[in-house]
Amino acid sequence: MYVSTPPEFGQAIAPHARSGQDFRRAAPQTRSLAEGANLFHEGDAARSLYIVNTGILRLIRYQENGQRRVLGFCYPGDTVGFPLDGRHAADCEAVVPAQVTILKSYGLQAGSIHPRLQQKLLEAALQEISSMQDHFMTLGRKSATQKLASFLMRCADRIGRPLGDCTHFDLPMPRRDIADYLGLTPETVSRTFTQLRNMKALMLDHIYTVVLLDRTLLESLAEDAD
Amino acid sequence: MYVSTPPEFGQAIAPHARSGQDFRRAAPQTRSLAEGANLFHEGDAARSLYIVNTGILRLIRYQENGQRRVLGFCYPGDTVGFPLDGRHAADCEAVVPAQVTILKSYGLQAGSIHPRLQQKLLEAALQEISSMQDHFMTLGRKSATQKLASFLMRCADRIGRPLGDCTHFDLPMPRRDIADYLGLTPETVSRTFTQLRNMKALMLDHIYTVVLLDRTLLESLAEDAD
DNA sequence: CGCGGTCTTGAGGTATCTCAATTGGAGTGG
DNA sequence: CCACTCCAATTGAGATACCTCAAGACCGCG
Repeated sequence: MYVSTPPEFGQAIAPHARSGQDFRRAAPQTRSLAEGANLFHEGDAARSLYIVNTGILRLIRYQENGQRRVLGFCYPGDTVGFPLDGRHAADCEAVVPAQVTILKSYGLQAGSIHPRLQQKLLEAALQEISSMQDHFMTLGRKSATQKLASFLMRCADRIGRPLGDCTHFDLPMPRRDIADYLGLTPETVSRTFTQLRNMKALMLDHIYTVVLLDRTLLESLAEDAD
Repeated sequence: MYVSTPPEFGQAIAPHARSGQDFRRAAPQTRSLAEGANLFHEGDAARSLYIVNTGILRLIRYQENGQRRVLGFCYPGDTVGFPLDGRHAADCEAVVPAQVTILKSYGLQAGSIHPRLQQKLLEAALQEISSMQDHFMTLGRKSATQKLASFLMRCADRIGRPLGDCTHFDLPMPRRDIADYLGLTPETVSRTFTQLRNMKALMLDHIYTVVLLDRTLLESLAEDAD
């Protein structure tokens, strides 16, 4: 149960331990990532958590046979890097240039971090669990149309911005990412986009910008069994 | 899900606990559930967390169109009831008669709970996240055989017990539960069981007991792309 | 022994995958 | 500014795995 304290441990928590100040006071460390750059790899020792400031990240895991899974996309405000047994359980890459705030969290396992920070982590973890549960609903027995419609609705709720009567948002990840996220092939994703376009549910601008034209239609597509 | 909070939960934190504040001292409240009984509903205010002592629980969510999803099965040692915004995000039912320990966690959101408990919750939540990520790997683009084989391997690792050279375990949930968990139909689950039986990967005893005969074969089935 | 439910098995339809060709857009160099 | 290249997205055609619907088998139980 006890984890031997690594040498860096003391330094890492020193600011909090000594001053007893709110961890947010500590000068925040940040890191910038170019498109496609890697924040951490699966199996890396997890010494930090990260909060996305700008850009979009993706969490990826590979199967033994090389198949790729996108576990999720991380938008500004999201927390990434939750460890399991002190290690990262997935790769994390920048979909577009991104910047993250680094939260040193040495000793997460040992329970010696600042309670306030711990509280934040717990809340973020609970949020993450809930969000993953939502995703389960999307992944299970659903048609490609339902999956993509659900995904787009969630995007709209999360990052959508008004454009006249409509909502629009960027979807800067390649089709393969969306496919690997929804459990489909890129071809099927593409076909489904075309289908949604044909039924006037949405418009595509430069393929990476989505304009939702008929939210009601999309909603019914996301829910209906056929 | 396969969250491995140890059953000796209270003891685990004992070394750190200093005073009579130790929540373990409070007579642990438990609750017994008959088969099919409900522990909590989606949307209920989440005033407690639960640790499974005996039996098996299932977490369930329904879609707007009535489709059912099994988000996970909870075995002894697992923690259930993680709230989102103070509410439960899924229904929880007993697959077989079960008993749970109730952890009063009022004020989880407010951070007013015992730090050690909070630490434990965080660890349990991290386990949960990791376990859900594993499940994502199973749900995505995989054949029915791969899904069921993966599921059975995870069951074997978690609850399997030796039987001669083999491993066996109970799988007391109806086929529909497994289907709703893996994103398949009960018919396909049944057919896939038959298939695995025919290729001598496993035996079924009373349909609710599984005997793994050829672990290697199952492993390759779980991983291979075809 | 008959009833009700679940599990299994069967036959056919269909949505998605696979493989392959075409289009389209961004970046480069003439 | 235009051609060229390269890679991703789209579209097409055929194969197939899974779903749907339906019938039959297998319990557990009154």
